[in-house]
Amino acid sequence: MASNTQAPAALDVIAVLHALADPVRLDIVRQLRESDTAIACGRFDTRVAKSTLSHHFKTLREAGIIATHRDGGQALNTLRTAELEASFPGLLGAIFRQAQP
Amino acid sequence: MASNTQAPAALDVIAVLHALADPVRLDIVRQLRESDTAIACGRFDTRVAKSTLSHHFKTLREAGIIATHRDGGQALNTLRTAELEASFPGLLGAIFRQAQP
DNA sequence: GAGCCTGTTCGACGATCATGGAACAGGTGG
DNA sequence: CCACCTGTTCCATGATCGTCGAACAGGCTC
Repeated sequence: MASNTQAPAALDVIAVLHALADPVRLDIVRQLRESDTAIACGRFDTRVAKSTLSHHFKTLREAGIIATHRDGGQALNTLRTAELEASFPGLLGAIFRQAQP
Repeated sequence: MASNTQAPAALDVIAVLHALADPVRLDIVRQLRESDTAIACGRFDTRVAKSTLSHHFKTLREAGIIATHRDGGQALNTLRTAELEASFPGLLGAIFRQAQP
């Protein structure tokens, strides 16, 4: 099944902040934000092992930040922008606005 | 000296998010936000020991989220709203907007 | 100066976490 | 069917973290 651990009923502030407070995970979210299409787990630019990546995806999924849709052999990840904006309007914008110098 | 560990030169996203991703610390920030005056360390409504509180203040200070000004016997804490808004405009607003039902 | 109040520092302990390798499970394609 | 490819699960390990009590350090006030 694709149901590793799916999104919670309501977004928890602590869980969301904790999920974003990691360099690898924040980078995953950044890449998802900068992409206009879903990204497969193996297509992310990271320097961590495959199993570590999978663990980070699980954390992001449990926090309700990303959604994973199984599509045949691969798993496509998308940002749950709508839910995120509904609970914490402008959060991702506030976090990534400082990126560009 | 009042210089326990003071604010960093520039705010680090990871440090800020990590500092906010704790129930006790987030509650401290919330109380500071809802107050219009500085609050002494001992005046916060928490259920943790004094030493634990001090440790949380240190974390918030090192992340650049709060500033502590020594005033005689006590230490007055304030939110570094200006610096926070400069680096991550709307971050605190996004986090606390979901508080009220 | 003797207390007292406020906040920090110092271990210490248990829990959580990030990480990686190996084994495993589905799906795809020869 | 037999290789691949993709992603998850299962330990295990080393690091970080939240928590507390006790000791310590300044500043006030009798």
